[in-house]
Amino acid sequence: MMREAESTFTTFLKKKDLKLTSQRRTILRQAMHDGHFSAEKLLDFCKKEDPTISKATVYRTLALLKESGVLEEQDFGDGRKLYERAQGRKHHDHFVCIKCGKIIEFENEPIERLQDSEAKKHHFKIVYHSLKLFGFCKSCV
Amino acid sequence: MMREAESTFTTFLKKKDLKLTSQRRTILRQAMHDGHFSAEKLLDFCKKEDPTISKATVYRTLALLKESGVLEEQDFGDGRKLYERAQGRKHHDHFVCIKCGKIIEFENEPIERLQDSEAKKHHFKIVYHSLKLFGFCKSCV
DNA sequence: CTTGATGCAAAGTGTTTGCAACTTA
DNA sequence: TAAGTTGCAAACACTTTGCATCAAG
Repeated sequence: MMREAESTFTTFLKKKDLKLTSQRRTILRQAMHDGHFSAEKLLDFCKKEDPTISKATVYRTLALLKESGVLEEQDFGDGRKLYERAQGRKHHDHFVCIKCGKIIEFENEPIERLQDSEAKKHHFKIVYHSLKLFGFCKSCV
Repeated sequence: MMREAESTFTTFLKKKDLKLTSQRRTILRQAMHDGHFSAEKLLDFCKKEDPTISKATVYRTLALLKESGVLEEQDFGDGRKLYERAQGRKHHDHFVCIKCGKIIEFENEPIERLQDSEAKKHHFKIVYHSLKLFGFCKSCV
């Protein structure tokens, strides 16, 4: 999946006449971590590989990774944004534990279908959606 | 519905040994506007009624209105939070037009039921949820 | 060698907080 | 009159931007 993301990103950059720098390579590599991470966390990851990398570059590259479809941005309502790998993964939604903060992913086709038919009723064309179920996870109930 | 919100809020304050000030009265009154508004917008509304009211007080009161259940907070992902009346309204979710910014509300019982059964599968206890469908509205397609 | 990228620090956002003066119950 | 509330400005957390310098193509 590193390969896949790499080629997606490279193609994206080429198409927009942007350059593949060593910093962008580092950030892409570190963005392949599993799970959900913040911009700050990603900066930390990257600094281990290249201590001179800057916050500004991480933010700027994050925008490109998002635009190219390599990463997906998630907003869990606590103010900051989290990112997760999007490449070659099925769409999913999230449970968010309001006690321990754990994030659990799930897929539910029937829900998606109902969303589509609801959209049809309103003559609305869905581009993307976000469904978050907040509450207590198994270990926090 | 002003009456209903007023009594909910008054009761809430009393229970917590908090005081009903003229500023809180103003903010409650202005928070009854229809639709979705930001903290800043609410401050503007309030300033028309009482020009000396401060940003800090609006933010502090907004937290109380949320806690008391008079208002509901919505996060539409553009960084800031919007508020809407919650008193005596049925739960609903939102379409958000990514072109014109229009917000359309909808109710869909079957979706809620599927969420509950999904939660059961994961031994998760849902407290609240947020479903936002982003895309193009009828006039922006 | 041209155009875009980087690091830095400064500037923005939207929201929160410390504090002395002031109101409510 | 005790306890909570206010306005103000400063502090915050996160993100973005201007600019001179640097590197990719």
